Amino acid sequence: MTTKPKPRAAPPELSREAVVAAALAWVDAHGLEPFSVRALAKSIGVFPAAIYWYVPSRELLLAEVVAEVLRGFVPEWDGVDWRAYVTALLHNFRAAVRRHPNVAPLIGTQLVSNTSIDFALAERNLAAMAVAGFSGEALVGAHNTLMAALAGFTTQEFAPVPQNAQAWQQAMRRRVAAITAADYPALAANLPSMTNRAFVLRWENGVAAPLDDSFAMFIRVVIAGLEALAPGG
Amino acid sequence: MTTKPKPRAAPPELSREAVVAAALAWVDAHGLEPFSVRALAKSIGVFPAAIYWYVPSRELLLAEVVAEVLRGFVPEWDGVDWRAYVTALLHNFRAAVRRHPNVAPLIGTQLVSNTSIDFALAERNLAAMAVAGFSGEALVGAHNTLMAALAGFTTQEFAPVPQNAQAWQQAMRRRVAAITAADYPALAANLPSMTNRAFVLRWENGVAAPLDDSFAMFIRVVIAGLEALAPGG
DNA sequence: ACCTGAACACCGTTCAAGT
DNA sequence: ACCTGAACACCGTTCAAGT
Repeated sequence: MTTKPKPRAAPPELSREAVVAAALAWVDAHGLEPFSVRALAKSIGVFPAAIYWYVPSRELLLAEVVAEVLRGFVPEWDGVDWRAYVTALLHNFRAAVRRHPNVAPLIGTQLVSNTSIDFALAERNLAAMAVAGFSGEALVGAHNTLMAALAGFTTQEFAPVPQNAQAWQQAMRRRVAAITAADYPALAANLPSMTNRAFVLRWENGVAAPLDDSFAMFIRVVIAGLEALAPGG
Repeated sequence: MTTKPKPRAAPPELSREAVVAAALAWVDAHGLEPFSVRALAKSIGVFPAAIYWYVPSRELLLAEVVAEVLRGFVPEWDGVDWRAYVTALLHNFRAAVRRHPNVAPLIGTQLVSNTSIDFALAERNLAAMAVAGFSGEALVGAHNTLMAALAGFTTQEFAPVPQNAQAWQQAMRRRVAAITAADYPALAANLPSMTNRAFVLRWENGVAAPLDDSFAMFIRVVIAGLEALAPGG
């Protein structure tokens, strides 16, 4: 695994931010699954226990990594155009995950518990949905709908392909190519436009095969649905 | 951890299905994070290496567990009522996860790579969306939209609360209670209906605090949005 | 065919000890 | 205050050996 001669990067000059940044860089470079505190320590040039001076556990370290990836993604709310807000919200989130796709598996989970900027997210969601015409219980539902929309598309689009990419991709290609009209008539009729471009029928994730058009349509569905349900029109 | 006298359950009588079932039972009982092949082996009354006779790796074992949880959730497609299909699809998925909430963190990821019944899911999605009026590229987008809707709400609703439930819940309660109109006007104005009932503002997940009303509204948004975008009306 | 028993190369985390 | 060095109690997985 380690091929470099280990330059022992100058004086460590550690800090909590530096540890989080190094962890994110490590995951970007090598993936989430093989990440370990020990491997991170080695990449920094320090003993494993040194990490624990700045961070209480592996789990909280990764929570900070997620917070770093998502920092600043919530768009400004201008008090007027809720459609522009929703569009920017979903686009910014996707752009953030796209910059660091290896952390995608953590994000669905961590959205629940990240305690940093999240109140600002809820605040702007409510403000925007209130302008859209929602109030009371429906306002809660509109906020939860936005949160579901946030996570639903992007986390699946960038979900990692199985470990043994080689064999799995081959098998998936074959299975898709072997679809027949007898077994799956609708699939067979739409195979060219679906192959490697639809959830369930693809062997690459959003890094190699982004689903830009589907994502744009997804946003339009969410906005049109909210328009239809908003009491004030 | 182990308090029981270890009854050494009769003759093992192992099989692939039995191993998967035992793994699911273990995760249901003790959670996903502390799950290990060794702990599973102990609960079955067998040496760890015995597991590997039936299953190639921990990762594939967990993929089978997910498949077991989701088995049969795709509703029948009657060829007519696409709104009933979408409603049943989302409800069935949520019901399945609700029965085994501890596996929720795996599902967003595994939806991509589970190779079992998934083609049937895509087939019925396409058939239903075709009846809704979509075709060509928009049909792909409609299918991807359904998949995003599937995962978005439920996986967040049942995402596990942090390990140290005690301290985290306390801290979350306090932070929510401390919200002021000066910092978060919209939140402050809607605090009673949002507290512990909205993503980002809750300290219990869907097991203790299900979001039935919001989920119903989410489904209506998705269906209304698809109606609005469908060419044929 | 199916499982044991032992081993290998790892983990996260704690803690006394150094500076 | 910050890091070393060693240790503890685990992991997933492999493999020869038994039956």
